Amino acid sequence: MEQDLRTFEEICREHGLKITPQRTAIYQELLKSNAHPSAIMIHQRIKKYYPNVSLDTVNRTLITFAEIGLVRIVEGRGDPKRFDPNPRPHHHFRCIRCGKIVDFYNEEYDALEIPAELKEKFLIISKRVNLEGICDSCRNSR
Amino acid sequence: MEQDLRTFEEICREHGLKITPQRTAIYQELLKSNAHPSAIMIHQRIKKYYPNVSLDTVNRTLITFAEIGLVRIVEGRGDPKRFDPNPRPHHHFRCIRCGKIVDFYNEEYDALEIPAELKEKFLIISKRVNLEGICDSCRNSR
DNA sequence: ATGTTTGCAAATAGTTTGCATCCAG
DNA sequence: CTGGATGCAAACTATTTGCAAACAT
Repeated sequence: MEQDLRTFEEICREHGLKITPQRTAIYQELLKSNAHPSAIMIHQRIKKYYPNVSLDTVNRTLITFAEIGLVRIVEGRGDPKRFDPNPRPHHHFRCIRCGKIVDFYNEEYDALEIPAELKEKFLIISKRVNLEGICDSCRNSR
Repeated sequence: MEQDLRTFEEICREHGLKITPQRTAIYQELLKSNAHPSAIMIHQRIKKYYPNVSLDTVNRTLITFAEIGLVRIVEGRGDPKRFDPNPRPHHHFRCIRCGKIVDFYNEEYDALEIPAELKEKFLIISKRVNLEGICDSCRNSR
């Protein structure tokens, strides 16, 4: 944890970000939780001991953290829901710049085994490999 | 396409859903697009030839389709953003009932190769296996 | 000192809900 | 006929933006 915080300050400095009490608190709270919290959850926890941080700051800070690679956005992203009618087993590539999602097929991926400890604990309904990166048109246009 | 539409009607009937022009149009539009459209995109396309369908109907219909397994929600889900500070390579299990996301580690998954045709076309930045299903506590509580 | 960061308030975007009307079965 | 489906409007939730004040460097 100490280790993590030192690294945190280094990474901020590398990216020219100031170390503010809010940023430190938000990052610490994120490390403490293993539940992949949302901005609102983080905000509620911080308010208890630091009552005047605003939700906007939490939102902005988390997005800044994501931009410098300190954290990752894992679920939802506030963007609208998107729907996939393709019933064949398939996998996704998603462009982080334009949001495009491309289906692809791969037998090796389809054949992946579910780890035994997960199969015992959870009822697994679907399995999918998600790749992220920059798509061809975004690469060419900038 | 004809085939798909017949199957569509069968699946609706199996689940006791009425076949309405709106539902048919929404499903057809979804099949036509390979871009994993959002409710708003579908609504805009349908409006051109069927001006009085409401966005709410599109939203409700798509969610109904997802509930009966006809389509899948692939990105965002309108839920708040969630953040992951874990820098180690890892994978996710997500409970479709309570939304909990659990990290897990797996060397076989980490070692997966990116298919050559994708590596050529796109710049791949991250790779992750996403499992979905019902978690232990949700399984026990209902 | 100064330019970034913050907090507040207002605006925006997506989704959901209540309810009266409509229509598929 | 009748209950499920739809359209409209309003409510709600999450996020973003503009701006002045505060603060880290």
